[in-house]
Amino acid sequence: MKNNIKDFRAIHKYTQDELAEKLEVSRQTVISLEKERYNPSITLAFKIARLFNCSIKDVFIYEDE
Amino acid sequence: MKNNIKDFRAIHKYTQDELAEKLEVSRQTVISLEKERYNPSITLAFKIARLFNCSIKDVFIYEDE
DNA sequence: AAAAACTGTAAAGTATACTTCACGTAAAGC
DNA sequence: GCTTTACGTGAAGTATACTTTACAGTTTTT
Repeated sequence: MKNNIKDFRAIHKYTQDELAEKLEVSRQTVISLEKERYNPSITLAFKIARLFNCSIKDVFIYEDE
Repeated sequence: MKNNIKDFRAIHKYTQDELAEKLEVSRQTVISLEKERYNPSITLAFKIARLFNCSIKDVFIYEDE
């Protein structure tokens, strides 16, 4: 699963710390998501999409497993 | 997080077993999702939306945590 | 040049998604 | 009746999302 979190973060000019705070997760989680070390829960995915004012599909690209 | 999995399953006339098979998860997982005992991973959410030919938002209703 | 701000890694721990197995119940068909 | 089918529960185990802490490199600011 690919994602554009880093790009969206850049557009909104957030630091990893700020983004983590807004999403109510740790900075480590933001780093790991950006580095695509793991996929978010659907709850976090919803939060991210809401924060960036777009749909989950805009942030996360699912291409068959 | 609420979801309409049971309704979508009824529309498509799948048994829990069949749905589990199509989603490549266990029947327990289907039961637990329908009973809203836990939320799916984003990967599974994508699979579900794809199977039911709709968007994640159509199946999962996120209302602030 | 030194300090502060930002990004990154690594490791150990906790929470939760998901599996497997075993069992119970109720409805439908033979 | 009994068998099969579909739905449900409970518990123990595994995988992975997420946290916390500590430390390091690089860039920006003073």
